[in-house]
Amino acid sequence: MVKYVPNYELDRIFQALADETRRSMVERLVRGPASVSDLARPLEMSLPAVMQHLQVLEACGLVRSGKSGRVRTCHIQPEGLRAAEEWIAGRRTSWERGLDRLGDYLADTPQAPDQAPENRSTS
Amino acid sequence: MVKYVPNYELDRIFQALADETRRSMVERLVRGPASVSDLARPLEMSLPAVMQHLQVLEACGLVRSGKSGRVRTCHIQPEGLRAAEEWIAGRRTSWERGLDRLGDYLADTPQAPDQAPENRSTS
DNA sequence: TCAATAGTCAAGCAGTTGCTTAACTATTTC
DNA sequence: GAAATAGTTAAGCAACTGCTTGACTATTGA
Repeated sequence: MVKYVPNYELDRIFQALADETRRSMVERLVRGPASVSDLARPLEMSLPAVMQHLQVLEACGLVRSGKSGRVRTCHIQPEGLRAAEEWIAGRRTSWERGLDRLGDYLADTPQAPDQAPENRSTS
Repeated sequence: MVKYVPNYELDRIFQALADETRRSMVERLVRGPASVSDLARPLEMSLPAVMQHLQVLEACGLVRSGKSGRVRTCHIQPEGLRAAEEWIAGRRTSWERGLDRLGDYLADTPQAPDQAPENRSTS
């Protein structure tokens, strides 16, 4: 059947994006490079904490940084974002194809014998 | 009422997607509804563990389920996927706009005093 | 009615995460 | 060369995760 190649990279990317602080750092870096202090300024936490978030972002390839003098400059690395986006888009299109097939099936069938489970409040 | 999706919702969605087991459950459900046992069959873990993953997926709205008789049937709920996809796409386009601006700047400027900082080799 | 099936609940445990503080190194700037 | 700036390292800690096992309920089929 389907061979699951565990994608640790996706694990790390989604994990990195699962934190509001790190997402805000990505939002900042998407507008242009920034130093660690730049990234830390709007955040209400210690500099080491910011460094640790930065390390998470670097470990999954979302961000790169380099040091010049005493300043470390960080910039975004969009490939990781694209990988995550593509995984989601792939699932969504897969789901939409399923809807198409269901539509075809319903169009070709007098009645739908398929029964939805317990009632759920469609909000 | 207000159709406001707070950011901690994104936290939970990305957190849910940060696990290979849960992503494989999403991949399965994207092809059509499945029972808890269906979801558990290809996974090498106990049924309670699968239930806990399912609860994570339901808590962030990626999956819905309902019970009919003794069978709980799960199906995907694509809005959450779309929210995550849109967050990423928004950042990516923001980054691309930045590239455009950089391109304009470079086109309007005699020489580019760009200084690429040293790259740190993360081991 | 009895046993198999499908799922659920609760406790517990090892490993991870997100933060802190304290102490430290390296680079400017005065 | 002393002080300010920018970042780094390490240790520690509470909360959270992902999993387990054991005991349990509810439904179905013979």
